[in-house]
Amino acid sequence: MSVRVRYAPSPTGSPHVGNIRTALFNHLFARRHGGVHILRIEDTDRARLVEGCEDEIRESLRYVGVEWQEGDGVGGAHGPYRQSDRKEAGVYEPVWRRMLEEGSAYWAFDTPEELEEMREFQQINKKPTGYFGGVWRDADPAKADEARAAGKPGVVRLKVPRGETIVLDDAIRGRIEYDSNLVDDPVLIKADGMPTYHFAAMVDDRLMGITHVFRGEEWISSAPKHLVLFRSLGWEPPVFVHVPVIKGKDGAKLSKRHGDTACLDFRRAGYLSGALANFIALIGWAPGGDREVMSMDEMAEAFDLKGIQPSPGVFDLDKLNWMNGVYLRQTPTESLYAGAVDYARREETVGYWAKRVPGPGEVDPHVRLKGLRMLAEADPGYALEAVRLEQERVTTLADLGPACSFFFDEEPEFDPKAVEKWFHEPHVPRLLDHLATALETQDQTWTAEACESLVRGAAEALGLEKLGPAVHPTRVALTGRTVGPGLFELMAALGSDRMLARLKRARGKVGVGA
RNA sequence: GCCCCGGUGGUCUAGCGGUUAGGACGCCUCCCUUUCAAGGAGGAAAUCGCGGGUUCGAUUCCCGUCCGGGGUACCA
Repeated sequence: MSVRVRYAPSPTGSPHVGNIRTALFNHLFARRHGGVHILRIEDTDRARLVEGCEDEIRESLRYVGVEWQEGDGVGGAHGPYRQSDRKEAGVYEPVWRRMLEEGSAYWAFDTPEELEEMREFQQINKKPTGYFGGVWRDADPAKADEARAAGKPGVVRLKVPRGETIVLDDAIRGRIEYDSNLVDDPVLIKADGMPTYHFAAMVDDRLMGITHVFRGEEWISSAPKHLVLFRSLGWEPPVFVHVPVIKGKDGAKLSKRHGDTACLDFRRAGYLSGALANFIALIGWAPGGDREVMSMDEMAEAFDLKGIQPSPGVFDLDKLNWMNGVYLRQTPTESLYAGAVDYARREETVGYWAKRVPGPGEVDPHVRLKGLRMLAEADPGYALEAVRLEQERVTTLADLGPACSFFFDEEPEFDPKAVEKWFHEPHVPRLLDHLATALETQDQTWTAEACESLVRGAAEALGLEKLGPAVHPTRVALTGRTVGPGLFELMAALGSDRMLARLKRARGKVGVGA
């Protein structure tokens, strides 16, 4: 039997990385077994619907490279793939009607107030809370008919058998037993006629031929309800794979207060698709051995349920940063440049940084955006060189902005500390003059090699024992800072005109001749 | 309260009865070097939550316990 899995988000917000990791697992598992991955939208809760977030779901999936061969947006033989549409198409009604007839489900007409009262009573008496029958579970069918005829709002509930042990064979945790006396009768069909998750998801999984259900571990406690439902209908349940949750640094489940958690936030922050996918796959899954940096192909080949962790994992941003750096350095410079330009031009990028509150020691978001904008607008040949030189020094696409800005800003700001440190040396005016004169008088292509001999020659002419005193002030004069790419490469990229202009500007800063 | 799941350095993890408990991130030191990165070499960091068993031998198996998390909805 070939593998069919599904990612079934409910459109109540932009999916966060934990959700998307579940989608990734689905994708990896389907690929590993040559199966089909389906995208199904579970929008049965009309109250929590968030407009437009179905797009964000698809965008998030595309961003991390999760593919689906069937379902929302692509169609397939088991459609429709949105539960509200399925409800309209009448796929659920025959199923629950049949359950009603067979006695595995029943109508209940308790009011919300009555249910609330019941729960309070259970709490006070230290009984398990939940609906274990009330007056309706075993009521005379005529009584239910009567209530319906009277137009009372009612729900359909699953009749969970009592006095049994329900056994779940979880794919990563093994056997889990439940006492059916502690499993309450879940609502299958709400008073508004919409099915609940407990009903719709199971029916759809069955109808769509799903073989393995990947879902968060928060579902473990309702699994017995699902098992009972399948059994009531005479259906073979799928294999349940309850994956661990992803937590924030403080140990609590990942949420807004941990900073960026929506999958798309990471795209906005400049993380590379492959790096994020690789990183989140490794929270809760390990291929065994020491493997870490892996392409999607490699992960798909290695993916195995045995490697999934039963315990929750913490999202470690430091490690993501490291991995992003690895991917970024691996990217061919041409692609990286193209990616950076695309990134810089995205509206979401601007929106993201504009709203950003910088942490301590973090580059001012507006400076970052300015650098990004300059990079995108600069001459491609020149910008490519800038990216080439900064590629191994940055961790995200966003970092490329501030890192490269001195290439494009013809009057880069002087870092006060850099000036303090290097512009007060007595030899500096002569050094800058020497370089400027050479650039003005020698008509040649200033390759990195040529620049190196220029600087070395200057150091020698000034009687400097070491290269540092020549290199550092020159760097400050040219870039305004103390850090950056190798000086000679940087000079070659800048070209003589820029160098000359900057040398002169810096000359003014260090005072009049020596 | 009741039910369920989990527990290897700070973090992600390897391990699947016998290992000096391995790797990665982060941290520290050194090397490289014109700076910063990157890279290379080292280092600190885990009584495998704790207590009992089983066993010649337990991180690995069993029980208890503590701590953390989840569920306890006409939300998913």
